[in-house]
Amino acid sequence: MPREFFARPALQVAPDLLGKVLARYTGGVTIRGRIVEAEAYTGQTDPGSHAFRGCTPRTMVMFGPPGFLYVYFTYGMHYCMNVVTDVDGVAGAVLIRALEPLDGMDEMSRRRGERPDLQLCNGPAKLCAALGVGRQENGADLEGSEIWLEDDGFIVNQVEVTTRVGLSAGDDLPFRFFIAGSRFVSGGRPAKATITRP
DNA sequence: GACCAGATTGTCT
DNA sequence: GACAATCTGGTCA
Repeated sequence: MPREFFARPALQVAPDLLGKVLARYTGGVTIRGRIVEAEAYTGQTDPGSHAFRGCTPRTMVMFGPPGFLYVYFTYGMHYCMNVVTDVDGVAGAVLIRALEPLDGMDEMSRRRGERPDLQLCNGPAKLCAALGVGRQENGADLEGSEIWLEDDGFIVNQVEVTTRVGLSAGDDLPFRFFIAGSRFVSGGRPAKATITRP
């Protein structure tokens, strides 16, 4: 995926990311999963974004150029990964919330513990654990690193839009996107009603 | 299936 | 010192 793809507002990138393939080379194996769920965080104007209160050491990556990874640690034990969007200086990001496993399920199971494919990557912290993504990957470039995105031509028929999951502010904004009918989406429920669009 | 408590530490006030 | 873009395992239907 070219860097220009990410050099757009998070609200445009998030739905476009659905159906794309996230790949990760680790432990001598390439792991792949199709993105089935994502949330947009629009930066300094978004009360739900870590970047809302400005640029800090933690949020610095989001203010940088697009096509990089923002990985944060939360609840004392979980990592979640975002793709940085928008141009340099604007703090947009898209949280990858769920994957449909395609390759390397053995490796995922080894990291996550034995469980059905449906439950390997159906949550932001789960997929980071499955791919072995942690603090070290914060700031990684999606171009020329061991994590990258592929477009295999998969066509997404219908996207559903809802409010975001787990927020205490900005939970009224319809910024969560997922592939309609996918059984691999996370169990987390949105704050309010769902909105569907063709 | 729905609801709830507990884990555990980095980050910012 | 409060709280977090979460997950898991428990209880009660």
